Amino acid sequence: MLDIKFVRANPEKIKEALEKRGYEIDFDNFLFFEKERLALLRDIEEKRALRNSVSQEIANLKKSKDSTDKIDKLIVEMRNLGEELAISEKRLKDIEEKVENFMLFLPNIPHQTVPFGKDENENIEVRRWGEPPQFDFPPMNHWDIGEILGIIDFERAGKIAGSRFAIMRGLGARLERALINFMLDLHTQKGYIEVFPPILVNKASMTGTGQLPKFEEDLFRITDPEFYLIPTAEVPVTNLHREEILSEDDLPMYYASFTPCFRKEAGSHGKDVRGLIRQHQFNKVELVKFVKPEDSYEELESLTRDAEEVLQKLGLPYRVVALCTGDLGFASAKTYDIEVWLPGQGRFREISSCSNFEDFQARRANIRFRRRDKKGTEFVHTLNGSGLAIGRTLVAILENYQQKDGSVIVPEVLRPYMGVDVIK
RNA sequence: GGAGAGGUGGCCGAGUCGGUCGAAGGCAGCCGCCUGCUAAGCGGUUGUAGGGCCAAAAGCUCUACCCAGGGUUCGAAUCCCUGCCUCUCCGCCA
Repeated sequence: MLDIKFVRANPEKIKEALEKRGYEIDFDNFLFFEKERLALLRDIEEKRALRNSVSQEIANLKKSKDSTDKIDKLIVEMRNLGEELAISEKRLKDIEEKVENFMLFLPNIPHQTVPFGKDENENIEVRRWGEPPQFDFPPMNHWDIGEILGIIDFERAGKIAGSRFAIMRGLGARLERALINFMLDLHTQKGYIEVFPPILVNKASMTGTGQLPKFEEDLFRITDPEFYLIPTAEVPVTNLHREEILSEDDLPMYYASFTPCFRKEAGSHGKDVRGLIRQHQFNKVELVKFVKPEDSYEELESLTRDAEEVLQKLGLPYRVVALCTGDLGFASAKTYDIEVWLPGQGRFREISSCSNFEDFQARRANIRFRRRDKKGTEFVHTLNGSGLAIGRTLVAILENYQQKDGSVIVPEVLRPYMGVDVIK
């Protein structure tokens, strides 16, 4: 959420900034209601102040016991005032709801360093690492490799759950587990605290990180009782400190969290229908940071490097792209995507997304901190990035390390976790 | 799932015949005094958010907040209803 004081003072600036993201937002209604809200608030507070003082007077009069006429008169007056107040309060509540709702649907403002662009085609490549492997045979897709090796079963997954599900089997399942352990070990060695949170969360948590109210259709929801399945560990982990005031000494805080993730993929019919790339359920190790505002862009760089390191250790070629304004996520001020090379597709595919949300999520989730020598509170900055998506990493390994005979070499760093050198 | 108890400020804890309670007291913290050092002692101080005054800061002032949301009342931490959470016992279960 943006700062409402800033929005009402600078609607033109916000409008302009959000146009860069492709949002056309009309502020007139908002400004109108916001003005009324403040006027109404003033009026209500005045009436409440009056009621408070008269009620006090009534209490004092009652003690003296004789001026019952005056008491009755005051009570009648206050009864009437109370009725007026109730009408105004109802009106205020309606307006507050409108204003709040408007604010919840406003996306974050892109950072000055975010390249301008319309869609993902205008993202800027920042750097590349590694060389795509050369094959003296036509490289296969991971779903063919997986099927031949008997380590991924899409067909039975379709039977027991439906499309966009997969079953990992034998060394495939072990590879999944090896990747989880490898990534968690790597990140926790660097100071990230491992957390394993609930993967069913409430509405407030989803609102805190920005999935709700705008992206309800992307989420799996259960009723009775009401919960949402997390689309990423970002949600529970960022909400760890919702409604908290941290001390400056606690910052920065780094978390690493492995969780399953669930997404409806409602808008992507026909996209990546085969293979592991786009699943309703997938595993991911997520990195989440809580930092002081002045450090957050430096922290975004180091967060991205920490995610890249996973690929480097696995020997998987990748590139880093800076998302342009038109491709930026709703809550993000700046995002780097890391794209891994997939020989089966002959292209780079997203495997991590590292974002600085500045105070956008902190304001929604009310996550603040207090500086040692200053009074008052400030919002923290939150960041997160995949480190990495497990399923897509597994895909990249199968495709990059495939051999002519159909076997797959296990990257060096995974061998202690796998117990074998080759999957065949 | 059944029965019961409870949710108060950073922490502990008082406060139910509704009023002077943003909330006693203690602890912790901060500032000062005192003290050979430490401890003890003494005085003061310490929540969050929003509005108004102010060019702004400081400051002053008002409003709201005693789990959340409704209700009763001139007035609610205190009474009523609903929800959430915690604890105890029984049952069930990985």
